[in-house]
Amino acid sequence: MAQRVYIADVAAHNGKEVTLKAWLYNKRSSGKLWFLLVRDGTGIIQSVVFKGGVSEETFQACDEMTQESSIELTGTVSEDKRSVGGYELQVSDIKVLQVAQEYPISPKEHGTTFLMDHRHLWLRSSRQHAILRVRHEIVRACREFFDGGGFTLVDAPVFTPNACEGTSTLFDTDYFGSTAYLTQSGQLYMEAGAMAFGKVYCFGPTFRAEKSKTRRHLTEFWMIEPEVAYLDLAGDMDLAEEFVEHIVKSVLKNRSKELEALERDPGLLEKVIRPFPRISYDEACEILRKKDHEFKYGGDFGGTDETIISEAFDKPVMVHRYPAEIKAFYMKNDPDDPSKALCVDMLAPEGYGEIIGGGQREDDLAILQEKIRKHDLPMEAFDWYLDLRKYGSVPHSGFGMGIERAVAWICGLAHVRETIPFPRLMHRLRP
RNA sequence: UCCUCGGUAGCUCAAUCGGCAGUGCGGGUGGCUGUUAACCACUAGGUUGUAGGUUCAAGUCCUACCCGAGGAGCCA
Repeated sequence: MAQRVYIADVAAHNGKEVTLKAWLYNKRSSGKLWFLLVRDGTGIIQSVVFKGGVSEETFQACDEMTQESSIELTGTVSEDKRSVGGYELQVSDIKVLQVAQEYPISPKEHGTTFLMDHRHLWLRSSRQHAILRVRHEIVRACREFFDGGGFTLVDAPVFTPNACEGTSTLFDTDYFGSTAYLTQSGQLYMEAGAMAFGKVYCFGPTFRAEKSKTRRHLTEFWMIEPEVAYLDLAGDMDLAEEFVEHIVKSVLKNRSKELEALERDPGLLEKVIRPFPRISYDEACEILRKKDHEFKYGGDFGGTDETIISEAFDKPVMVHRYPAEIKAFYMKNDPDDPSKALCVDMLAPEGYGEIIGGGQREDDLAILQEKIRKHDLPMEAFDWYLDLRKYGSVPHSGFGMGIERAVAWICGLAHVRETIPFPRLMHRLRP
């Protein structure tokens, strides 16, 4: 009985007889022989079937096999330069588990809508494999960074009782007769975690009901959010740049084949080395002004503004100290200029926009209460949050990074929808 | 919510001034002993998003609606 191996490992079995459990990716015939391209999730290999080298039934079966038919192939691994992977399988026997029905995704071109409708099948394509393996590496590297840095994983709830930044962007659900919202950030809970453990992070899905239709938006996306006690804004920026550098280095080291498959120039990613430029909001506005770009001072940056600012640098840029007015209530004001907030956004290069948002939190009880009032938020909803400022309040900071935007940037993709296995968009809830 | 563009065979797209509904891929049949999204020959496949209107004649022009894509705002 031949040993069952995965396609990724065939090189170690050169000259030996093995069995592959796979699916048919594509096939070509040339009279008395068949070339079967098969995949098993770990790779693709060309298998050669000669008439006379197999039984009459097996040779006939090659003719009847359709794309994505499930098959077990037994044969000898041989090194061959004519084959794309450098190795091929000289087939001696094939067991067909199922002849697949006519498969909708052909090796030729398709439109995005069609492919998204068949996302459950599209995942079998090599390009999607490359993207999702980079995503996996990014997630692994994120966890590695925090786990190795003394952080404790303190995951935040998905159901939340109240809106902390207005209800228009929240999904609501019936929760035994009252309303629960799907979380749009775990941050407030991370602040509680930081006061308990010092350094914490959470990683999970978050939800935004914004009616956004752009290449950078999903209604459900994954965010990793660290929060650290006794950390100021400068320390927060140190942490963010060390974190992003680690992720990019990990992908370059462990997923170079995938980047190559995606035709992503690694040279651009190799420039992502600390320190990253740090500019204030005012300095960012100056960049926009020098480029003769129309922008109203005091407002938040739009997608185009972010692109222009990030194009001034060849690595991620951190923009800090935005006007306090346009930032959330929990941001601490800059003691040197109370009109500014101690916050930071990290903008990815090449126009990929904001991948990180964070900053130092307001730690004074009275000021925080005043801000909640100013933002017209219900004080009673924040009773537990205000407790954190009553019992040993300390300066603390944190940030959140959207995984999908980071994947889109590192892979060089035009849209975030391919960075998550089953994207949720304003007009897409299926499959 | 607003702006722009689009909807024709399973898929990808054509169809000139309003004048016979077409190609490539995929499917089917046949051929080929080294193919690389193989190739060659033949073949089947259509309520042109929906409803109405103009016209001798509508995929094409007009009106309304539905669906989708890109962008704005907002955000990670």
